[in-house]
Parts: sequence; structure tokens; C-alpha cells
Amino acid sequence: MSSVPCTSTSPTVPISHPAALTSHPHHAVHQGLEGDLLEHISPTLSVSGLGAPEHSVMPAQIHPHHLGAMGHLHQAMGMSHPHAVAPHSAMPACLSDVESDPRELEAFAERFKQRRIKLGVTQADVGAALANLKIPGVGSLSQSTICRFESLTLSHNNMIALKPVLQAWLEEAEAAYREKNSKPELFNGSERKRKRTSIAAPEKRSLEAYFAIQPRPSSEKIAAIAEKLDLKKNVVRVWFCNQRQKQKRMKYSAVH
DNA sequence: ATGCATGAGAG
DNA sequence: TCTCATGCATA
Repeated sequence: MSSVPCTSTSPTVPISHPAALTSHPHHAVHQGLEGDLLEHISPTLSVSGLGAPEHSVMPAQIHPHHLGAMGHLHQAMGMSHPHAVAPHSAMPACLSDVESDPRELEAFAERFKQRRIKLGVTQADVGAALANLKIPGVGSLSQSTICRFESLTLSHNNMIALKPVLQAWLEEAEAAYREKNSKPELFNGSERKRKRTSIAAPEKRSLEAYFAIQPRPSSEKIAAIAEKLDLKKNVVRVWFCNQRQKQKRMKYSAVH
């Protein structure tokens, strides 16, 4: 287990806590179209809630995961602060440390993409190349993640954690580019055929409607919804999880 | 680029 | 069980 290298700046991650603020106006439930779309699942329809910001910060966790071909383990990488957190005079807010300034991230993400393309490297290539950096605790990442980083569709914390790593790769790549080096080693010989269930449009619309009313349905409600829509309960449960996660993504989340 | 899924960690 | 970070599969 890691010995937590960096100074104990642990407790709270810079997360700016977007909070929920999703004020749900009394949406006009469309209950005249499909006939039996919604039936107000909850007996106590407390839509006006919002009084429970159930967050409590989470230490950016970059954990190991199942790997396919390129073996390597990620490891808790604590927060690597390659930069000196300069106090600075301006800038109100700020609770204490780390300038998790979304501007900076947006700028970096864009520069990153631009330069990556300039180097003629694909998102997938970057992900795989990260393993070659041999940065303790950092392995490879998928094309998906690189893509999401560039498009800022990751959580703020995730962005913060990945930035230093991608920045390191960029520097290496450009250095190698200068000396006409590099020879991306690609290969993959693993087959895994996970199947992705596709939720049909009508069902998806219903799910969204339910989500608007109750983003966190109980297990019972999930079961009810699942049956009503003819979907496996787990599929519905995961769908709700993913929806919640999407709401928390950076990019028009809260602070702008 | 994005939808659905997995698994670790926290509670 | 949920959240989070991530990824395979796919549109």
C-alpha cells in the first residue's frame, strides 16, 4: 500500500461542491401521452426537497482496475502537486489550497487536445502511452477517458487528478517528437465481449421523467419502474446511477 | 463521442 | 447501496 507521498493535504479535495441546486419546479407531468407513463411512484412526492446536499468530499481515487492487455497497476496517487500552490492576492473564495480553477483546466484541456493532434497521436494512443511514463500509481487509460478529459466531461476532481499526468505525457511526447523518436507500441490480443443493453427511446423517456421526480428512487421503486418498463432491475438501477453521475460532471455544472 | 457497466471504497 | 473513476462497445 502506498505510503501517501505528498504532504497530508488530504481531508478535502478542492471540489467546489456544485451542490444540488436542481430546483425542481412543479414540472408539468406529461401524463396524457402514453396513457400510463407515470403514475407518481412516490406516495410522498416530496419534490421540493433539496435540503440534503449529501456530499462530503471524496479523495480523488484513482484505483486499479481490471486490465486488458497492458498490465500495470494504478495506485492511489494521492494528490500530486507538481505546482506550488501560490497564495496569490486576488481570487476570493478559495477555502485553502489548490487552485482547482476550472479556467485553468479548460485551457489546459484545449491546449492538450490541440498539441496532441499536432503530434498526430490519437486519444487511444495517449491512454496507452501513459503506462510508459512509469509514473508511480499511473497506468494506462482508455480512449474514453482521454476523450472525456479533453471535452471536460469528467468530474472536477477527476480532471484535477488527471491533469498532471497528461501534462507529463505531453512533455515527454513533444520531447520525443523533437528527436525523431517514438514508435508507439500497440497491440492487443484480448477479447472480451461485454454486451451493452440498449434502452429504447420510449423507455428512456420514461426513465428521464422518473428521474426528474425522484433522482434517487428506492430499491423498491426501481423494481417497480423496471417491471413497468420491462427492463431488468439492475439496468434501471445503473441507469439512475449514471444519470446522477452525469449531473455532476464538470462543464456547466455549477460554477461559471 | 457517448451509453451502459464494473468494481473499489465508503457508509 | 451509493458514489466515483474508468472502460468496453457502439452509434
